[in-house]
Amino acid sequence: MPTIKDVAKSAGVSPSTVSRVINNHPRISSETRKKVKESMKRIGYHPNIIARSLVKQKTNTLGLVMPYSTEEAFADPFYSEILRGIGSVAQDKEYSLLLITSNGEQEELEVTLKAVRSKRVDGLLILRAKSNDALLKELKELETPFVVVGRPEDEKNNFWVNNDNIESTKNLIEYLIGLGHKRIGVITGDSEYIVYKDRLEGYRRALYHNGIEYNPNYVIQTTGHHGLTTRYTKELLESYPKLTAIFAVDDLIAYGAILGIKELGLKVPDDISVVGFNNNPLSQLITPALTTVDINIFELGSTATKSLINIISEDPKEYYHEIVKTNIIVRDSCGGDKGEVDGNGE
Amino acid sequence: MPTIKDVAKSAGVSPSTVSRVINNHPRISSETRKKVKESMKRIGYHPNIIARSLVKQKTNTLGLVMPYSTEEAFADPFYSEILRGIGSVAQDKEYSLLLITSNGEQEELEVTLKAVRSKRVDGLLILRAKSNDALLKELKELETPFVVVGRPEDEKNNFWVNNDNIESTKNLIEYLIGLGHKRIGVITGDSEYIVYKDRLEGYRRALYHNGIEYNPNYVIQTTGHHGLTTRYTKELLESYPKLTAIFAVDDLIAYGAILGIKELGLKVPDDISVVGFNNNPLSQLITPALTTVDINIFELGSTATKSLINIISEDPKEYYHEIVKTNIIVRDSCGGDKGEVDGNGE
DNA sequence: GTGAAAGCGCTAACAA
DNA sequence: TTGTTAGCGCTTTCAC
Repeated sequence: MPTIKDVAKSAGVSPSTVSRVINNHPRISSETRKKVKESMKRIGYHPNIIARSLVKQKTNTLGLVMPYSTEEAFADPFYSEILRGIGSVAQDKEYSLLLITSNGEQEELEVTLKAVRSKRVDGLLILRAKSNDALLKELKELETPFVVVGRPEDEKNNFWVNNDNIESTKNLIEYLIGLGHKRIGVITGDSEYIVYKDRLEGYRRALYHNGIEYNPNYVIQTTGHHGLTTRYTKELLESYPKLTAIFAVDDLIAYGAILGIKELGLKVPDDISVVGFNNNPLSQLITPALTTVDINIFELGSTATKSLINIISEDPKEYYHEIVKTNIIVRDSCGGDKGEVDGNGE
Repeated sequence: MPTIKDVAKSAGVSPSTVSRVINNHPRISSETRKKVKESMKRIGYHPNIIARSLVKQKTNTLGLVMPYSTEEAFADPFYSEILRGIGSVAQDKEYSLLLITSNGEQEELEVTLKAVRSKRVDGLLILRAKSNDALLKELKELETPFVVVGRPEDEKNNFWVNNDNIESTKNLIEYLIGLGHKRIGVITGDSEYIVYKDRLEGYRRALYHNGIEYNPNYVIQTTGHHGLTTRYTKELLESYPKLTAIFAVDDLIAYGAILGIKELGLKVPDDISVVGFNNNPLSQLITPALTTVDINIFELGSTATKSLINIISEDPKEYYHEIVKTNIIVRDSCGGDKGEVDGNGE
């Protein structure tokens, strides 16, 4: 493989001149530029990025910290989609993407810190926000630029990009309340993840603002394992048969819930209304099509990436965050409360 | 950030000795080794991978060529899952993963070749097999190690890992035939992708081996856009109401097909049986739960990665490929042929 | 077993 | 506008 020296020789100039041509240095005669470019083409030269990274002390690479996860969590197309968003701007800004995967909290920490310390990446995108996150603390000590997709606990002292999960959920639940629902069950996920905390908070606020008392027994925490979701939903509905609606904090959880409802011999939306969250592309294909919230995953990814690149290059003095808007997608999984109050079938 | 020189100074040895310690060189006294390791820890030294890559002419990085894709194709958890498989062995063998994304054939080619020429990666994992693939040709010229996940056209002259799609599909269709089905519609995907070609071939072979004539009108090609899948399925069934089963080449396509069947007022599996492929985790959650083929995506990824690393380090003289086994997962979406022949409800 | 020196391929002062 | 030189942080002969 030819190096910059070979080009220099072949073009009859010095290596530094070749370097200047590569880097579009302004003070170079168009004649030399042309000559050099021809030589590069002729001998098939391509700059060695590794060498450049070494001298520039910059890799032009972004690390993507993927959540370590069970099989099922990974089945979530969320990650494919956010990768698209990230990839599109990284491509555009000439950044490469280093995928950082792991099989648990400890490994994630080790592997991520290693990538930073060994200077493999210029910055990191953390694709989740957790409570009590040791990774963020370590990263701050290393003074690595990073942005969190999600709302970190210490929201004032981090860069992050997120939806307004509290407000979005509040709106979603108020849609349900507007339909006449008052006893709304919740199937939520691991409360270690702040996204689920926030969605639960949005649920509570919606109830509060509408004078409905919050009943913690209506809230079930599941583990992301679909089979369990189905079972828990059935148990919930058996214990509280007066529930007229279920709010699942994620569409995938909603799928399991719907299955549970069906297994009880109940119908969605006639007997029970169901809403999900995230607008999984499959949600329009299931029966009934699921009412959910579109969180604009692609934009979450692209915005976070733009931010990170900005932070790397500008080193802003103040932390900031960005909110990506959401939209309720009303489909067929909700009906009015046709419970005991009016009981009129259609 | 401390360098190898700082460690050397602090430990009172030469940089080369430190390097030897880092690389577990055998001929080093355990005393010096200990001394050096202590110094490294004390001053917080971590080797700079970029510098090492430059001198070793090896990055220990694998490039992952993701299919450029529309939103919907990306919604496929296939990619999340294969990333898990790849990540797990890469992690284990101390390789990093560079994600290569693009928005079209041309960009994919450019971006991938750039990663190779600029020496960013030691090898590539190509996550799809297409007909007439310009990328593979270029890659061979560059003599980059790569392995294809899928069956490349020129199967004798490439490294690849795949399921036996022909045989697996044949088995699946024979399961349907065993249930009494003779007129089986097919909803397939872009025939540019060899996986779909192979599955169609498996379908044909199953018919042939069972003395059933192949009717090309029963085969519909769709584009991956779910809405269209639904529509095409309806059109197919309206044109050929005698079809008693539908074979969708991918579970995602099956979901669209089932929706179309429902919209026609028909029932799965009572009126029409449906089978899919890939065992998408959601397939157990839909109603009816979908009969499909588990292709062991994780293993596809891990096997391909092991192969690639082997090729990089061993430079084998002969091309080879590996087949990952599949399993039919029988669920609730198929019934016996209850069409005009016997017509007995249950 | 350890050190000195050269060099991986590139960029960036500093000169000219 | 261009060339010379030094050096990014590491590994690797070659001596000793």
